[in-house]
Amino acid sequence: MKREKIAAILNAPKIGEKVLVKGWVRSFRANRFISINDGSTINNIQAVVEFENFDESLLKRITTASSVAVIGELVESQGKGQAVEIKVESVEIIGDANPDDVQKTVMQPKKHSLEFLREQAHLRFRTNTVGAVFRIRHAVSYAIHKFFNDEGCYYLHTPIITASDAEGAGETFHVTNLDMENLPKNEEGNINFKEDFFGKKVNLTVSGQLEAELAALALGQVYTFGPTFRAENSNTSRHLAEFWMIEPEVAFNDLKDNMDLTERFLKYIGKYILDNCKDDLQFLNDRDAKEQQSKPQNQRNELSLIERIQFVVENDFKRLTYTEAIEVLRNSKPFKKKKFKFPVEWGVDLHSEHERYLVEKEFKCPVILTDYPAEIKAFYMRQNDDGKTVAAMDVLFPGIGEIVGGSQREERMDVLKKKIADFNIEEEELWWYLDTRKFGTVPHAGFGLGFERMVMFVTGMANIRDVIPFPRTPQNAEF
RNA sequence: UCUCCCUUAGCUCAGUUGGUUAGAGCAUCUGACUGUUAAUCAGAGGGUCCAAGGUUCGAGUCCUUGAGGGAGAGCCA
Repeated sequence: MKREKIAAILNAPKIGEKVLVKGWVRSFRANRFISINDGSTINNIQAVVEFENFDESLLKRITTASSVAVIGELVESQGKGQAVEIKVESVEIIGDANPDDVQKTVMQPKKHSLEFLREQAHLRFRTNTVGAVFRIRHAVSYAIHKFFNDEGCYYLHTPIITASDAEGAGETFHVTNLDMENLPKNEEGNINFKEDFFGKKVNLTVSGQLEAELAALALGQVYTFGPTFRAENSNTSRHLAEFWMIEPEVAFNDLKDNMDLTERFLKYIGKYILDNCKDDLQFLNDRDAKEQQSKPQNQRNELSLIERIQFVVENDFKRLTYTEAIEVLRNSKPFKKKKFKFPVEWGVDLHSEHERYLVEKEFKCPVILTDYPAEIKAFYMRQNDDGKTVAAMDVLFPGIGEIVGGSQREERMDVLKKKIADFNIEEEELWWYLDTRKFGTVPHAGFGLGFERMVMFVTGMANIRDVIPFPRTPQNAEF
């Protein structure tokens, strides 16, 4: 007999048919009702056993977390909590679960803190919340590939091991197979990387952007979607040492095209999740609502999770330049009352408190800030005609902060070479990058999206560690 | 890396001014019941009070240091 997924049965119940279901027991109530989940949906199916007709020793083994195979007729439920249920003809225990051991895990049938769940990352997939999060994480991932495929972008695999850290995006993890106990030294007494596997010092990638640019200047439009590694000692709910990043790069696009692409992209993901993850989203929505209730009134979100996603899908993002943002901030109440801890004047980078004010208080919608001072942005961003600013953009989301960072790239060889010199980068290291400006250079633009931050937004999770299966953070690489 | 907060039963937490044998809810176990919805009722078991040191007649409670976790900041996606 062929196993049927619970999602399929619940979506289109065929009353009267005999079905085989395999899954894990969530609860066994009144010695009669087995709640079974197989991961295909957040919903359980209820299997009803006439305990009078079954061996007591078999029923004893139907415990929370055990795995079972159940065969029976699909019937309309007599109870109220569900439309259909399985009238059990046979039960097979596939794998036992000792209740005394289960009691110590996140699978015991009760409410747990997310911190406790995190300590059992290997088992937390069995919970409703984490299960919903990872089904949605998959859907976001799929939506991204679908969006770019429909846009005509090619999925490009940029290297994970690279010698390039010229972007200065962050501290890198070194990759070596040298004997750490006995490092080879050169004549100056430094480590001799010529003896290392690649014959040079290499690290895990902090960004695939520079490589993506090379491909975009031939294939027209590409995107990367891969792991990214930063060895920064960041201890926040928004940072990981290993995270996933999406970096589209499009030839002939200017900054405005780039903003349009970003906005279309983010709205597409939101809409896809609203349309395709209803049950999981509803569960997380209700969970979020309860969470909001326990917070003090002034920290509560005015909108529910679903409303927040709808808002992003339906409303235009607010676009303004860095210079305009400085003006808005200098005219704001907190600035006049000296509530900001960091100074607000043209030329300084904006801090969290400023970004949050703009997004959460002033405009109350996603904000795209553009045209930042050249000094506070990376070397590859295109210099504007004013000579002071570059064609950069940051997309700020309520509650998440910076979710996208991007720019139009500097395509003019002379300007780019000068910037590289100004930033004290060795020109020889980037010869391959500069070559693209030598042979038919064109304007182009792209951006980077923090995948986990997007998943946080559509699931309502407040800590980034709860939206990646096995989080890597300072002092933590368990599992 | 900095600031603040937390660490007591399997989990979530209470524990008064430093004072007898450290409590509750849920979970687990045993029994009863059986169309339940995180079933219900009765009972039972379950503690290195994060670690080390100190103050004190006496420390879960006060002090010091350390470890782990959380929130915020910096950095960023």
